Amino acid sequence: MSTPGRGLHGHVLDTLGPEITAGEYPPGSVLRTDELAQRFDVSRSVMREAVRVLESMHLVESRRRVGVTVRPKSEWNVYDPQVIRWRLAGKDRAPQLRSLTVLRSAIEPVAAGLAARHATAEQCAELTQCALGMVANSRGHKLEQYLVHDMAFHRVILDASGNEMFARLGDVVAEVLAGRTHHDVMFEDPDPAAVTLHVQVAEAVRAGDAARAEELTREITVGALQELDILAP
Amino acid sequence: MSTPGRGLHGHVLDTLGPEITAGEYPPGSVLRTDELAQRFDVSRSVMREAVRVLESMHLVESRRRVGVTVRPKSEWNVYDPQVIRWRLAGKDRAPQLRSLTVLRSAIEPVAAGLAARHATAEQCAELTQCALGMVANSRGHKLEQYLVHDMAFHRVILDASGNEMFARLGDVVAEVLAGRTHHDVMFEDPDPAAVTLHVQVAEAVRAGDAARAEELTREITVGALQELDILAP
DNA sequence: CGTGATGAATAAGTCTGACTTTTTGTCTCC
DNA sequence: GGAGACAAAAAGTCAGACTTATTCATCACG
Repeated sequence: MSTPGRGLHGHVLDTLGPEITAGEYPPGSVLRTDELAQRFDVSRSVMREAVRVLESMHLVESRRRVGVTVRPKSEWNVYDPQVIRWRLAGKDRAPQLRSLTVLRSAIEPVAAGLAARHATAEQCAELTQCALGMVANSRGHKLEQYLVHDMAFHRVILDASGNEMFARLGDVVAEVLAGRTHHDVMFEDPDPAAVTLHVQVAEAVRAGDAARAEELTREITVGALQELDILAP
Repeated sequence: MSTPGRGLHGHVLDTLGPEITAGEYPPGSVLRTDELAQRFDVSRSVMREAVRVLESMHLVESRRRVGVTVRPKSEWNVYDPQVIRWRLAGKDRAPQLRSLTVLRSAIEPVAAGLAARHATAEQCAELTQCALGMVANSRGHKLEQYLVHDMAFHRVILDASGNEMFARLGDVVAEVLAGRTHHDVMFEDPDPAAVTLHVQVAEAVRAGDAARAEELTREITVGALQELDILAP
């Protein structure tokens, strides 16, 4: 996605990263730099750079005389967008989607409340635009177009919150929404109630009604959680 | 902190990382690998590994014929524990502490609610232990001991939530609490009301009362926010 | 027997230098 | 003034030699 062909070490990461995050090597497994270099047909220097990146994600640990050992999942930098993408593409896609949706349910209502206080006029306009776009594409199997506006809507909310930690979750939320549309859930048109809620959130933010924006957004995320529960109770 | 002496490239990161996150190089600044290698007196290979790590944190971008360009703050991986540590040690320590506290106020109440549902008997016991430890050290300038139990308390809550995304914020919250004790705020003994709240949260979790655990934790985080507001309104 | 020191094997870490590739800026030439 | 060719610059890649820390096994000593 982001920058596919950023060098040989990137290509190595594109296959080794998903393998590790998919759990193909149990925690404590030992990889050797030389072997990996051979396997991917790259020089040791390139392989070392790739290992350094995996190490900075806390996926592996490199120790002298031992090798490159895979760390337990509990130590991974699970907020790293790259790690999130790898995991969403792999086997624990479902549990990952669940935990991210729970994260959303905690973050987004608070973010919406802050947005109601801090959003600029421009952001309010953009928000309304997005909500209208969702309404316009809520019927007639226009899921792709709907998704575009849905992702934009939540990104604006997170940005407008004025909190950088929230803002940086825009990509994650977008990924979750995209995953929902393209996979498990959402076979038909989106829930009309959810669409209405988005419009109301946009209104509340414009009106500066923090409590209402927060509560409405909470309803949206509760709905998202219920969708998952229906699928896998 | 974590692993200080993990090689030459680590030493380079220890000084270059903080420099970048402190904003010493404005976005778009260009660094050259060779110059950096000279400056830190390391070989190009070591320098390249360090750059790869910075690149994986989205602090810089390396492009041929151009050099290593510093990315704008809005693109940094601000959830990377290393980045958080660098920023907390640097100039935007105060705003960073604010945004992290807001993050806490969103996450922790939800985490406490989940903990009330999912916590094991062992975790409940540990939680009570921590709360008692806080009570025991809440008077008489035992701030350090108080802090230890406070950090442990919140870590248990996040772990017991059963959500890996929440669990991985344990280190961050610990860092925020430590920062609060060792710097700006907290000159005297902790607020007795806050101590009581912690005890009550432990009780609510043990009783499986999710709504109460959530609400009580919300009061705790609101208190933390107010502390910051008093200091810098 | 256990225990601690010695030493050899191993794999990561480091350095150097040569070469390749991509990109950019410039300089023509029309 | 624009299009295309050319040259320079910096990252990217590779191969090989060397260094260093760590582990494990062996052996001597209590």
